[in-house]
Amino acid sequence: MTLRGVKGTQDILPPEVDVWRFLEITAAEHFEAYGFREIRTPVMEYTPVFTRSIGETTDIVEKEMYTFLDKGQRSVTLRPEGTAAVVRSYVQNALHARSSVYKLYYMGPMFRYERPQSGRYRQFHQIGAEVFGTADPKVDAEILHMLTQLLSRLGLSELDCQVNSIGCPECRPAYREAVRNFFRARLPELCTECQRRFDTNPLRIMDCKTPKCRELRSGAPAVLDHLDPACRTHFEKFTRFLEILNVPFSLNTNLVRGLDYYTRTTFEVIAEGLGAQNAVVAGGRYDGLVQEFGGPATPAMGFAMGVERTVALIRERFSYEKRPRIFMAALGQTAEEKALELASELRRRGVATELAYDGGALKSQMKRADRANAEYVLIIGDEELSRGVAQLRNMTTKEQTELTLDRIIEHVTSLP
RNA sequence: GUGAGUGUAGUUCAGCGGUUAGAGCACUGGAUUGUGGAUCCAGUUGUCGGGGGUUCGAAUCCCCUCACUCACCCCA
Repeated sequence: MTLRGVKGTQDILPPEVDVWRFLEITAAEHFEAYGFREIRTPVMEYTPVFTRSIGETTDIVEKEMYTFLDKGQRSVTLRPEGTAAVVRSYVQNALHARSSVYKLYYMGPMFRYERPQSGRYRQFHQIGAEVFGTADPKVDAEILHMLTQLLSRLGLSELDCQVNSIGCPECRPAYREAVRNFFRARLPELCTECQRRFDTNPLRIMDCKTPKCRELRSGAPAVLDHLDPACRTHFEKFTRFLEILNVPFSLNTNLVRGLDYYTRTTFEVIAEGLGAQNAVVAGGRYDGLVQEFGGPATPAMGFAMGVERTVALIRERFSYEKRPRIFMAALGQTAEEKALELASELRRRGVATELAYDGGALKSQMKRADRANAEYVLIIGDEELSRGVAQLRNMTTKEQTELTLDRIIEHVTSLP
């Protein structure tokens, strides 16, 4: 094999592609019932769209972007996530002028230059939604409601939905410092990763999985205690609305998001059995991003769902049987021509019809019909043709009936 | 970027220094001259990932390289 797909990309083959389509259609219908409209943005953007929004020092920007120069020497990047591009479009097209609250959803491929592993690919797919123009915590709760409803429609009602608030640019720095001060004395005992995080992202220490770091953080300052009054009220209302809406959730005060633009509400939906990459959906509020992009001060909130990870969860309980209704078996040139003609007429009427290409012995055609899992086989041979008839064989019951050629279409289209 | 594991037929894998590299599944044909699934019989399929080395002899041992997989960092 000399030609291969690009590392970290994959082909979505039948029948798995049916699961994808099911997920995409279900999500789209569901979101539209909540008043969201689809937006399609390009898969590439000028690099600053991402560097300025996601954060210069995040891993995504520092080492995971597919960035290259186009022929005009402009730096272009394949989108590593959806929100930044949607915000860019929102500002560029002045969508805030259309309606004070604007709801959008999107789906499509994203690209990150990482080492692939289970549940992580260089080209991966997300389905996401964003609400612009309101800081009302009802929206935060409603988005989670929409999401958990979608998941249960997909048969995934048992997933763990974790929520948290990480404050805003006013109160977060103080919390950051409090965390730093707490760990400063314990710095030598932390794992080497967390020693590095102490400088780059101290809040991450709260989320470290190594047992020693877990132990060390008992008694560490809690985010929720450091929220300013406005953020605190927002969070309290948010969780209250979740309860009213009956959205099952758990509080994870250690939940930190990796992207710089998040404010206040953050959440993540975790699944078991996916390997190390177990976040199926993640999102949060980003009240400052639109303004950073040069738009009017516009609070916003959204999430992204990992399609590959979701498909992995629903594919085994998903059986989408595709089978031809009719398989045409023909013997001899005249019969083959008749079969071709009949097949085209049946297909025009919406009957899934398969032809036995390459002819061969009837036995071999029957075998192919069986492998194609056809419901019926229509057998046309010289003997039948001369009498103006064909044999219709029910592959399940083995019942075989003789039909006159002029009645075939009528008969077949009226089969139960 | 770091670490570990695995690369043998279309596919799943066996063989782990000694003739000409094997099995199941799949595929093709036959038993059944025009009737599928089960059974039986026969047949096709390989740069043993690539390159170099050790050896009388390498799929097997060593080195390099590439690919895949999983994990870390991080994240959907």
